[in-house]
Amino acid sequence: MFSKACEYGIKAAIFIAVNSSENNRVSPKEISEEIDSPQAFTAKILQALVRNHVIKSVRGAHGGFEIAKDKIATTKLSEIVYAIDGDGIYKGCGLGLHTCNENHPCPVHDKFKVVREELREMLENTSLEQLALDIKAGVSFLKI
Amino acid sequence: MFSKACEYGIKAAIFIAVNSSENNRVSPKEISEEIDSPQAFTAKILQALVRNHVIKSVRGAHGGFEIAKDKIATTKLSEIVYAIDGDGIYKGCGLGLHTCNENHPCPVHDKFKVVREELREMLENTSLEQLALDIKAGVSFLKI
DNA sequence: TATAAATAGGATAAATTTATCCTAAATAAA
DNA sequence: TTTATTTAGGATAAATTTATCCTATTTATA
Repeated sequence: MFSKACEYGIKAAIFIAVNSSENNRVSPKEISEEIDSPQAFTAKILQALVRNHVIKSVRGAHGGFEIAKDKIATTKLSEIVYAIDGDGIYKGCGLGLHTCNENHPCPVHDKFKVVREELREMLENTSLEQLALDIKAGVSFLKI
Repeated sequence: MFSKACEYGIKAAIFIAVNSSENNRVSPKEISEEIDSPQAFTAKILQALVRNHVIKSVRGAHGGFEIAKDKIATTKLSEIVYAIDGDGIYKGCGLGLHTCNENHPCPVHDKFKVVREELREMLENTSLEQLALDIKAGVSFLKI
């Protein structure tokens, strides 16, 4: 469904949110250990999230990655996915047609629309805060 | 969502169904022209569909690919997807966790379940026949 | 039986995604 | 101001997916 990069990005963002809520900056090393991902590759993904203003980075000693506390509640999964995988999940034809719309639909156009709409809604209505709270409460997990 | 191979496979199967309903065998060349896909690569995908008994191939002169007429109505999209992409779309964690279930869920486990269930149902309830009829009626399209 | 027409399938190449490594730039603190 | 620490980012490699090419095998028919 999502690219590996996107999976890492989502998990990283959640881990950063958990830590930022406790005024704690984290490094790519900590992150990759905590979400079980390759460190250098994860660092690249973090760069993308910074460029897209999903998270903030602080360079130099005592630096690291963080999310502004008030941003944790307003940041939706959709923003993270968009920053890494783009809008291909919503936009674009399920069967790869160049042109696929109501007037010129691919064979699964209508049926796909329903599923994708559901996915879009889910991503747009799920905040980093909800996901981070579950991790803090120990009812969901970032690895294994 | 699906791999390129799977997109080609679905479109090829629909085109074969359309032709088989008119007692017409088709070649990889015709198929790839009609669905706008690379011919040799499409041929490989057709092999996979044959191995998985989704379609039938007839070798030699006057050969080609076909689907038994009575199979067109009973074949579901899910069988095609499974033959090419496997069951990764239903099974497997949305965030790539090795173990992800009710007792040890990833952060998006419950939310993802809903979307994937919807996708699964759609694929399992959509027959080749429905899709082929739309193509024949000219209300949906396999390319452009 | 020989020939032409088709699919099967192995080998290989190109493109993309995933992953690693190394150096540059920024920053806090000694 | 120097040093240690930390992210940024370019270059490169490995793995996977997508795509091509060539030959083997099968089959109808002349």
